[in-house]
Amino acid sequence: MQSRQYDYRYGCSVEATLDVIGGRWKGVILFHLMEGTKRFNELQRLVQGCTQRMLTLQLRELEKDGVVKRTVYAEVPPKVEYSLTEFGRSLEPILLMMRDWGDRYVSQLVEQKSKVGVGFD
Amino acid sequence: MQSRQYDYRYGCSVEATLDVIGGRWKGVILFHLMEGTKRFNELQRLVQGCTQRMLTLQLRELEKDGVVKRTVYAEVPPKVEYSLTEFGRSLEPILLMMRDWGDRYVSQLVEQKSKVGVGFD
DNA sequence: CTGTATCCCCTATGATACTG
DNA sequence: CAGTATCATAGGGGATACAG
Repeated sequence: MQSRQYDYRYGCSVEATLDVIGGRWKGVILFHLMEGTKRFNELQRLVQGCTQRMLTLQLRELEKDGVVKRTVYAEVPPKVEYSLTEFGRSLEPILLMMRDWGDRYVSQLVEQKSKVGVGFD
Repeated sequence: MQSRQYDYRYGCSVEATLDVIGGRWKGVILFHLMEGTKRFNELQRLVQGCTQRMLTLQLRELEKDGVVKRTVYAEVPPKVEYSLTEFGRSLEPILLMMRDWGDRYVSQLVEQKSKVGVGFD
C-alpha cells in the first residue's frame, strides 16, 4: 500500500490512514517504535520475517509520510536511529486499539478451530 | 492484503488487524457499513473508485474474516444486504479514530503544499 | 440486481549478493 | 552497521464481458 500522490482526493479519510499504516510491515514497525527510538538492526530483530530491503523501504515511506524520523550519526560504523515524529505519536491510540482487537481476533480463530462448524453472527 | 492462514503465528497482533482491515477498499467499506445495512449497489455508489469485482472480492474476505454478514433474499431481482457482524462492530472505535487521523493527515498534506520546504519533525 | 469469468498488468514483496 | 543493487515472482487489482 504505497501512499498515493499528495493531491489525491481520498473518498474517505479512513483510506488516507490506511495508506500510511497499511503496508505489509508498517503497523508492526510503528508499534515497536512506540516503545522508543530504535536502531535499524534492532528493528530488524523485532520485525520478524521482514527482510532488510523491505525494512528499508517501509521506513522510507513512513518517513516520507511524516510519521517516522530518521537520524543519522556521523560515525563509523554507521549508526541510524528511527523514532516516531510527534505526528507519528498521534497514531499510538490507534495502534494500541489495533493490537487489542488483533488479540481478540486471533483468539477467535483459535476458538473457531476447536469448535468446527460454529460460524460468526 | 489477503488474510493469511488461520494457523499463521502473527509476530504482533497489529499485523492480524491489518490483515483484516488493510485491504485496498476494506476500510472504506467497513466505514460505510457502520452507518447501517447496505445493499450491494449502495456500497458500489459509496465506495468511489472500487470496481464491481473488487467490491465482491473484498466483501467476501470481510465475510470470511467474520466482520461482515451477507444476507441473501430469495427475490427476483436479487437482493443482497451487507452489515457488520457484532464482532465487526467492535472495529467501530478503530475506524472512527482512523477517520479522524486521516482528516488530520490530509490537512497536513494541504498545509505542506502551501509552505514548501517545511518538513516534519 | 448481484454477481462470475477472463485476460492482463503492474507493483509490492521476496531472495540474494554486494558496499561505504 | 546500514543500507543498495538486481533479479524474480505472486497476486492484488483493473477492464471488460457475460450470466442467473
